Amino acid sequence: MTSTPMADLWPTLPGAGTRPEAAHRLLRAAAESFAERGFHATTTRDIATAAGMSPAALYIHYQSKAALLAEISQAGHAATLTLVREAVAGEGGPAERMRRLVEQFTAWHARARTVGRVVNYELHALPEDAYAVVAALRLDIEREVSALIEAGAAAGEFQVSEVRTAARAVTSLGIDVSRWYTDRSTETPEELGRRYGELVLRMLGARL
Amino acid sequence: MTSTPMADLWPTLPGAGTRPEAAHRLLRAAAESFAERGFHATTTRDIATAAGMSPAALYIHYQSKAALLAEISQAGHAATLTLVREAVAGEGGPAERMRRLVEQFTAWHARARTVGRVVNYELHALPEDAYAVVAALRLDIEREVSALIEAGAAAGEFQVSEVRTAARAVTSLGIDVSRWYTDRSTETPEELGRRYGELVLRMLGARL
DNA sequence: CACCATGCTGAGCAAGCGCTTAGTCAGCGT
DNA sequence: ACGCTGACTAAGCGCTTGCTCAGCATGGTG
Repeated sequence: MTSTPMADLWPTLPGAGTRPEAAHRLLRAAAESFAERGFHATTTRDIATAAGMSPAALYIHYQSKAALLAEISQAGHAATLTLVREAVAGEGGPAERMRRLVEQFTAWHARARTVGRVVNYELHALPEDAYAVVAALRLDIEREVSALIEAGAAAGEFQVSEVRTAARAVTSLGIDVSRWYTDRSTETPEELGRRYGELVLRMLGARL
Repeated sequence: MTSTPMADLWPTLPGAGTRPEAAHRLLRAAAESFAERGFHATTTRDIATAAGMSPAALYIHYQSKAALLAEISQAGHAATLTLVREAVAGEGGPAERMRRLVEQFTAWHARARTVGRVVNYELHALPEDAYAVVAALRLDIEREVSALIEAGAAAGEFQVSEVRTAARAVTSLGIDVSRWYTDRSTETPEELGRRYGELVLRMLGARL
């Protein structure tokens, strides 16, 4: 095999190819382990061994274990926000955009479930300054989704009584995919995205 | 104040009143801490101190830190399954039952978000035997939801193309509430439940 | 009164943690 | 040949962890 199945779990993140290969190996090993066992249950020895180095080598590339988490979380959030913005800024009316947003958002959380878990379920382990950055990105994501629902409601394409609640439901569905989706899931990320897109449009009262 | 706000976070679990008061205090302290920081970031000293005892006292009531987690997780899952079964076995057609199920399921995950987080996000920290018990309960919950959707589809009340995917979406929405709901949320658990009930019925293609 | 079970504490142990240090070594410009 | 650099390791430091244990106060029972 030319590439392990694990390689697919790590999404194309901004600047992924620009850093030294050893640092990138550490990032991937850390993401795998954080996703599977959680940040606090992962030891620096786990990460270093999985990356094929001694524990001390980790500190040449990263200041601390928490710095690895911060890097993964910030890159993952940035990638998600970009994905959302591209869907919202695309062609078509609100319903068409929303369908594309949910398809992409859902498929990303299935495909990159490893990073997705770290992004969504290890927030509490982030150092305060990294958390501030990430919280801002999360707010931006929520705002993009809310704005799109509002636009759809204004255009008469959606019927929603509470925009914030509807937005929560939409993002919730996608985020939770990274919790339950596994290798053994029979649906491909793209299939799941299409089905969730359908469900969300109905949920928002769009005429199909 | 006669009762702290924390008291409301701990739901009425089976056998809650039957155990010694000190053990119950430990359970609550553990649930709070596991929910906020995660199992591995919580120390036995944290739990004991929050329960007003020395670390050694913990081991009079529980065999280990993991035994506390197992107890919380099993009780939480059992309570959820009971809630689901009661909604499914209630009066009315599939749509009416589904509405009740989502209302209760959602409200529980908002009200008991502390236990809900432990139940849904600390599964990986469970000892193997406790995990087996809990996994069986989770399967039962999923089956109840799937069966109800199937009944609704057969009765012509729902239009769903993939029952499993629809069931996933329904439970996902409820589970994820325990991740994002906080004290500062403006909606009450009951309000949220009603709104989510509405959204889910539309998602399932029910004529309203 | 003695007796002992119960619920608890203070002190502390072995193991494992994040991280540091001193030193090795291949590669490279001069 | 030389000194320098950047990536790496073996060893281990200081500290925290989950958990244990000897002993103490309390209160019901003979």
